[in-house]
Amino acid sequence: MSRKKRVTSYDVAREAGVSQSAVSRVFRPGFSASDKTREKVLEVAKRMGYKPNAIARMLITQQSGIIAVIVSSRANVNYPEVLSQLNKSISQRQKRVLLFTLDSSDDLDELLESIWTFQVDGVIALAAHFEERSLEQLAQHNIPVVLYNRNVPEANANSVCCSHERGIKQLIDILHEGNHRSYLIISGPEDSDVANERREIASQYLTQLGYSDTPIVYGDYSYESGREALARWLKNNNLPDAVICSNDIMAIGVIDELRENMKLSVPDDVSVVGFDGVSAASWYSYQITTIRQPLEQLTKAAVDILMERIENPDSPPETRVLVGKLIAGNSTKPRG
Amino acid sequence: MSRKKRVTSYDVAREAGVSQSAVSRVFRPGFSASDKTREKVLEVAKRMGYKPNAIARMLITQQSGIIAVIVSSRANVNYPEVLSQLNKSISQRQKRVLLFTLDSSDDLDELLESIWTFQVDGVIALAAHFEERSLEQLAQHNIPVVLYNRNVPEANANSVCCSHERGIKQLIDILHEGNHRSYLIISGPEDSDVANERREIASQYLTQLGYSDTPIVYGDYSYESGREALARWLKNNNLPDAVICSNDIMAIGVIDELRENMKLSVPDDVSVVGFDGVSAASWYSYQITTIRQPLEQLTKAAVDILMERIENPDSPPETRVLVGKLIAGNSTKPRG
DNA sequence: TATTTTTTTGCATTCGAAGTCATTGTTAAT
DNA sequence: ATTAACAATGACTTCGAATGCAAAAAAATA
Repeated sequence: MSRKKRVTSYDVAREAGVSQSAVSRVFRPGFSASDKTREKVLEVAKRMGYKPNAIARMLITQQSGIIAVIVSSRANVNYPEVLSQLNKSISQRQKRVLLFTLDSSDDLDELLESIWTFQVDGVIALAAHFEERSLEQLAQHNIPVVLYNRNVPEANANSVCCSHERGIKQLIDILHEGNHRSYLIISGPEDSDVANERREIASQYLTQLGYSDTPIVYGDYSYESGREALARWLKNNNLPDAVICSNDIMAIGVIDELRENMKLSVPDDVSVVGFDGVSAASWYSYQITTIRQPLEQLTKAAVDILMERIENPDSPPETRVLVGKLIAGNSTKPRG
Repeated sequence: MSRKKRVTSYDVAREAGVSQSAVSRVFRPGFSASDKTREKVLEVAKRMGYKPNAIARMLITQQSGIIAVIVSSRANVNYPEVLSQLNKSISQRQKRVLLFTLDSSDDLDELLESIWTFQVDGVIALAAHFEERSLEQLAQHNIPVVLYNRNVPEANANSVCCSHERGIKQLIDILHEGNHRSYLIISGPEDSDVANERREIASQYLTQLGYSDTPIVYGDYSYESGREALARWLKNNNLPDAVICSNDIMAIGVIDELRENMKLSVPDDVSVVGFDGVSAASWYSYQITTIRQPLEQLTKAAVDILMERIENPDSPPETRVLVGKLIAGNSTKPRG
């Protein structure tokens, strides 16, 4: 009931015997005020429990200090972790993260409108599927965007990503040099850009090495889908020498399916590789050969690029590609 | 350069030949305007690309439509998942999530000030350590709070949590009835309230069953810490019949340590139980006996309670305790 | 048709801090 | 002492939408 009325800069000004402008200046870094008033104002402000109202400040400065982070609901398993890191990194720069989830791609326009109404300083999109049109929409409003793990080379967009090409080729090289002669690709869902990219790279590189028409089955990045995808394939087909999975979690599913239901050994009977380098990949029971995404560097790069565009809106678009680290595990071994 | 100027309600008003108030009312649900003006305004607004400025609206209405979510950096492994769910649930109610991370407990005051500055409608705190004093601070500002998995019975706070007591007693009952006669507790970090609660419950219940002074070793919730904690213990002590871990991830670490370095079998040589019911707990290689937290129901309850307090600030404080589901896995089996 | 009731409407003000501009006070230079 | 240069200050306006109030218009009643 007795909703305590907010203490405003006017209240402090009156109490301290100065003008409202003076109070404002004291709380604005880089604005001048004599030591005497500064001291006085800070003292009174503290006593009265005054804090500048962020909303009012946003309105007048046209700067919210808010970064919108869009996470697609079809998000990769390790995005939650990325999100925490992003938040930490952004908080350290005195900005805040406003979260948005993107369910289906068709309400993206609406989402962007909504983002715009918050006057956010910038946007980081985690693997959401962005049309070029949407990017332009944000560009029109002068809102810088950084795409995370979403390379849109044709568009003039800022982006950071882990080099899927480099990583997958490294994994395949290991298998190829280890005399694996037949392959199966277990891809992530078809509506995931990352999954599509990883699958295409693998498929093409295998063709280049002389294994054309490598079979592909689809999962949804989950453990169960990895198991099912493999089981489905083996029902009517022979065991390949190696299984290339679009992520670690499906690779773990594949390994468990091979061990439990097929009574086969990994890596003795078949090699399995994953991608991402999630922590479970290194657990004793799996020890997957995989590519570890440099998550920290990726998020750092994303935030760095974004902040640069916020401070200097005319910086040209930049794409930063980081190379993941090959983890040579025990889920692969040379054949014959 | 040519920073497109924002379209304001005045612009729309002028173009549509009505007053600014009329435009405002058209965009405010539940306010009256004749069909004629409504139609006209909407048409013009659409044509000009007008959307009400959320910041200005917040300032005048004193309502931000923003929910602050505080995640402690010492967060339990499955909080990222909780966070996604919370965000989804809150978005569905047309509110937004503003993320805050809490590093050390001493800057909580500052964090709360900062939260207050944003005029958030409510706060959800994920397992952050909250003093009663902090809760009062928010209460003074009339900001409702819901604590997630943080039961503060003495304080007049809203909270939701999974019944650790019920869950842990169930797990211990299984072990006790399965003739396990010596125990080891592997607890989460001492600065985690949840870990402390789980440990205390286990310890006291074991005492009650006649196993006083059950040894306790500490980890930090991580896989490695589970392995290390067990290894450290076994260096100078005998193998217990059962190991009770504060979470699944440490239980997985314990199992791997037993298998890899001790060459022991789980559950033949020793039983292991966890807590949380994370997805990895059910993987073939582990199949941990554990308690699955009803995450979805918990987040739903948290959001429900919060929304209720926002709409009706005088609702009395409420604590909702949900019971987790026992998952009888293969990491335990009766002795002798 | 006259009158009452109800619905629409616009004017003016409000939210709270920031910034513009002109003025005053202070210090440095001549 | 006198001017120039500069720092500090307050009065006033701004950001953009919401809303109390009174006037106007429309609808309902007599």
